[in-house]
Amino acid sequence: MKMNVVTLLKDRGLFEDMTSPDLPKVLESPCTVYAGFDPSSDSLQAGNYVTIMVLRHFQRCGHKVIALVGGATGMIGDPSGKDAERALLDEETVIRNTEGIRENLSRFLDFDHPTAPAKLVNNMDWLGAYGFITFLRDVGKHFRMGAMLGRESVQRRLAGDSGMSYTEFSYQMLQAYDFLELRNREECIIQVGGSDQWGNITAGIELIRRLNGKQAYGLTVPLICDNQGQKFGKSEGNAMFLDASKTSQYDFYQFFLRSEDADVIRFLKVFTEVPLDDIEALAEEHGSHPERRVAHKRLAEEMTRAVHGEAGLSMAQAATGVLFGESMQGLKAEQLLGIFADVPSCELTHDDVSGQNILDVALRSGLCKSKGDARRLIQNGGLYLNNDRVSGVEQSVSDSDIIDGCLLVLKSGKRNYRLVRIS
RNA sequence: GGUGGGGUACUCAAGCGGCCAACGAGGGCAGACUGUAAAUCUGCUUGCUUUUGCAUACGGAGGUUCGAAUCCUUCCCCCACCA
Repeated sequence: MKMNVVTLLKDRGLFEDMTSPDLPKVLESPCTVYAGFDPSSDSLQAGNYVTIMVLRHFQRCGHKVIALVGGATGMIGDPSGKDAERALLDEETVIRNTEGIRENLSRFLDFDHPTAPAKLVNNMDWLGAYGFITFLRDVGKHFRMGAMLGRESVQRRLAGDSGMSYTEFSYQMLQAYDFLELRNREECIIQVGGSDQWGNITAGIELIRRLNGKQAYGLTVPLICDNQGQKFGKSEGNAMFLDASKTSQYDFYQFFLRSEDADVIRFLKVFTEVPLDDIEALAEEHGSHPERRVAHKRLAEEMTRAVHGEAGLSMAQAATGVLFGESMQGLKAEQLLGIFADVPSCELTHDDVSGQNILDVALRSGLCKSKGDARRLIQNGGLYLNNDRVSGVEQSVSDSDIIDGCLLVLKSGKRNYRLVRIS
């Protein structure tokens, strides 16, 4: 017999709250569940991955899952969890982002499942053409001001000093309506989301009850933070994207490999499908030999495989092996090219490089964003050419630095590599 | 529509005529120490040059002044209260 999905989520630290204690009982028979994804970027990030995992767990437990891309609501912006009004995205951007997210999601959910295939929907399909007057009459009528104003997300914004626009205030109606729509057309009775979605979810449940007299449920997932309380994977513009063109396999792998000790076991539970017993064993080994970093390696491995496939993983591992191992002396350009396949690279002409000052080369390669930036890096001793520390700003690149006449390897710090192909 | 308070670099937040490329904190980057961890310590954090400058920059546009983030005008935006 299958494990109840609620128990499973609890065990993995993926459960925060539910709207009714009856939910586990309801989930004993197959249900339809949905989660929404906001197209505020053209690629999902590691933070969204938690929600994807939850849907996967539901699917594994025999439930039907729907991933909703907020093509329409993305035009408005969800105020939940934000303390300032969000800049509106133009329609074109939202459409492009919606497509990107659609692509991302399709990699993680099973759309060909024999009994319960996943489904992807876009709320633009029903909200896009909904007239304002009609919407107010049909839907708005069922929302009470008191309840809307009482929402935590609204209250916090009103209490703060940035206030809130009517547009964002209306957001909760739209998401509530999504739930209603899915309840009607897909028999979807459960919505899952991050804990910041509680208000939006309950708004939907209430709307369904008022309009259809039917029961619906909500389940929330804790927001995943690192042990510093920072929102996961978003440490200042360093978001880990689930898209190789935005975050290379190598960087992705490295990100998880470098997780803090205090986080790694929890991350394994939350982000991967490694059985809990195995995680327990990893925790033990990590406890006695932290320097071996077995848990870190497993985490990075599982994540990279899930997101970038077996090929992506082996590339990332190969690169890691070389880059953190011995020097690169004696390696041929061809070998290096293979190893560095997914390390960010650029192409420069021979004249751009040969005889040029190292500052200019660092700048042209895109490793540094300005000459001043490059200069600082070198003065701090943080720039490496072919894994040898650059001694000073006067150093220049000579032909003998160019490996096999076609390759340079630049590095900033311990781990930010940049490959320069010479044409 | 009225009154009052605001808009400063990635974020928060000082500055309120020259000493301001702008205190401080956080974040980020780099160095040392380590286990590609944490904690700690150090340096950097607009661009170009070099260490002396130059150009941009304190919501937008004008103005006053030898000189403005700082004063004035006007516009835009945000907040609170009143209508």
